[in-house]
Amino acid sequence: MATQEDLSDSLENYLETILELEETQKVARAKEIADRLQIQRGSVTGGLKTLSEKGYINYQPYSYITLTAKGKRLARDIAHRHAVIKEFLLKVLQIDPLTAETSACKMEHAIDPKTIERLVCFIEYIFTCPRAGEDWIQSFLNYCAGGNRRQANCDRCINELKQSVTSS
Amino acid sequence: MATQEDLSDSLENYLETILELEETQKVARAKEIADRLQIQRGSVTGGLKTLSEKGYINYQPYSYITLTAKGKRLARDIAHRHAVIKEFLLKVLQIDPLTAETSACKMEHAIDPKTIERLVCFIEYIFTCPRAGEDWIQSFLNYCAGGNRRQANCDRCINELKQSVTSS
DNA sequence: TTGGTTTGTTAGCTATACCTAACTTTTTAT
DNA sequence: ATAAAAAGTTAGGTATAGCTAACAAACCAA
Repeated sequence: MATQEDLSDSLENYLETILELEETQKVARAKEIADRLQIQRGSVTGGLKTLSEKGYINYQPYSYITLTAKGKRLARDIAHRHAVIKEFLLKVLQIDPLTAETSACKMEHAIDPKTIERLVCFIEYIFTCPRAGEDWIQSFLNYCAGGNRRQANCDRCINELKQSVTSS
Repeated sequence: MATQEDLSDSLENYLETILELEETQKVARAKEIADRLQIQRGSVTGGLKTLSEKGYINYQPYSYITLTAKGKRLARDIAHRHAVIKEFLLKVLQIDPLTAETSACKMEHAIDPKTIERLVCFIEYIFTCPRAGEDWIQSFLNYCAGGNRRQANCDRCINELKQSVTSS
């Protein structure tokens, strides 16, 4: 019957992993979940029982695991949060892929749904608005490195921008 | 002697709260920590012992609590993470203050130091670079609401921008 | 100074989430 | 068909982080 509460970070990770496995392997096996989450086989069983009781997975002892409709919905939401955060870290903040992945894994459980959708929109905005875009992000990296904080370059930058916009 | 590991989310919250109390009340009292973290008085004692053992606070039963140098350093780091995330949520993504505060509280434990400093820089960049700035963020909100996704406005926007930059 | 209120601690309980080791079931290979 | 390997489960243990209720210390006020 599922307590109406949300899942713990740990159970969210199980669910996310099960989705990944379903998508690549058709079904999820406990061993694979354990391997991916870097925990022991024995630790997984309890989690699967809980997820099953709460109606997120179809689970029979000694059998394989599949997501219920409810489980798939939530798992996709978690995966979405993960993907959005990672994309922001990678494409906007230009964080290295390993750190981005690790951070996304942790932050996905802490972020609010409204914030995720705002972030989706923000990323889209950056790469759509001519005032921002790839080159603007590139300049951000320079700025970070202590590069051009001077007004001097700004006039030229905006002139070039104007040219490129009016000519497109 | 402090195990060289980091603190749990929970202990980080204690530390952060103690810093806040030190700054406003000179010293921290267990009752206040409990109130702020919305837990019971009795739950706090154990946390204080652990923080004391790990060398983050000066703690004597029945006495008030102060941060050690090490504790103050970490507490400030946590508070810094919190502040940066909140600022990003508020000023850039324009999330409402309540959600921003709540999310920052959770995300502060999940984010990488590198990422925090990159975020600091990003916020600064947005409000320094003439191509972004307040009005650009304002347009972002319109964009979110499904407003001007049309190229039509872009020419005018950049013209105005050029004017305002060259005349300053 | 003494007694009540507030604050802090302790003890014992719960739940989560992991561990290891022993055991069972399933699969696979001969 | 059967035995070994692989995968899954169970039982019992640890640590964290809360809870409540009973008790102890500190503080304040008459």
